[in-house]
Amino acid sequence: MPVEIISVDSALVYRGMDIGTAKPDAELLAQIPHHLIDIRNPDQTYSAAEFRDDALRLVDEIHARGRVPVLAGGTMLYYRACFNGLSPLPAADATTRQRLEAEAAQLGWSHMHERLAQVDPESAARIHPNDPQRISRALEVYEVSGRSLTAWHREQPMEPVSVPVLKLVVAPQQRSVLHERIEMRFDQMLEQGFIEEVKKLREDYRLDPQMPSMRAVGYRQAWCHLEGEYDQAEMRERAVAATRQLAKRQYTWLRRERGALWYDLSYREMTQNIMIAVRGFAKQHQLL
RNA sequence: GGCCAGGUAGCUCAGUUGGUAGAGCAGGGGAUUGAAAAUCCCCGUGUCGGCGGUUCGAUUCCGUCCCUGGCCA
Repeated sequence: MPVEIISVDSALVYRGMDIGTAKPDAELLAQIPHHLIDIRNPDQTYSAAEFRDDALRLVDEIHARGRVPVLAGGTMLYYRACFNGLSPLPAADATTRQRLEAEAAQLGWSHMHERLAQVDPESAARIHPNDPQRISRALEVYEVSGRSLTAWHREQPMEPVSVPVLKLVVAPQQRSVLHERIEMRFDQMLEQGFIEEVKKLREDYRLDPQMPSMRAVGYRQAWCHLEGEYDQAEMRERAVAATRQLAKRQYTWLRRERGALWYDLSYREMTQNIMIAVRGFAKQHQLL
């Protein structure tokens, strides 16, 4: 079929993170064009907004080649950014984030939450005092732009993808089946040399456990294991549990009727991936 | 076989000077606007190992049996 795949996956973007992300192997990557894989080093960052821009551009490019874009992956915020658009907001600012982090270490996040309530009471009411990541982001937006996050949200959102889309979820309907597969898959990763992969990443890059890449499921637990926090058996248990929890959160995104985002979702019991295809193409090939 | 320490939620354990019990983890549900595989919120009835005894009342005290670990033989 004349398709090109756009990866919707916040972990596949990283070079060198192959085993632990279950990245498609070289053979498959050569067989079908894939996009947004291996586009960052593990000491770099990527974001939902960058994804939206990249994905919309790629959809146009692939159409221009007379082919059909297939978005596949499980980073649900990226789909939302793509299909619902995003408010225009100032980009992440590493310097400001570091400063806010340092201040919070001194004063505590509840103090930071109170500070947010001064400049943006609506966001403070919405964001839980225990949620440092969102408190930090809201303060960051205010400090770098002089406008509150709430004010920015009132702006017209950046437009979403305009083509019609066929949405498919292919996942085990039975949770116990999913849990078995998750456990089996992590053991396979260990056999394939996952720990060696993480060791090599630590040698090749100046990484720290706060980086998004090293907070990914499995990598975070392997990191702690290599730091001597716990043995391999415990790492395995924790990594498998973290994967189950991730899968549960992905189901939560899908179950809620978030506006029109997933209104025409249909389930298939085939693979573990989530797949989005353009409607016209699906009809043409009798997929539905 | 004897002595000691245990047996409480799926797991690891706390606790009840006698009034039928609660943490962490796991699990479930939810939120989600440039870190999202992230970050956060909510959810705890279980023959307190079995049987008997004392007691108004036993998971708690006593007896006995079973199981696990350690030491001794």
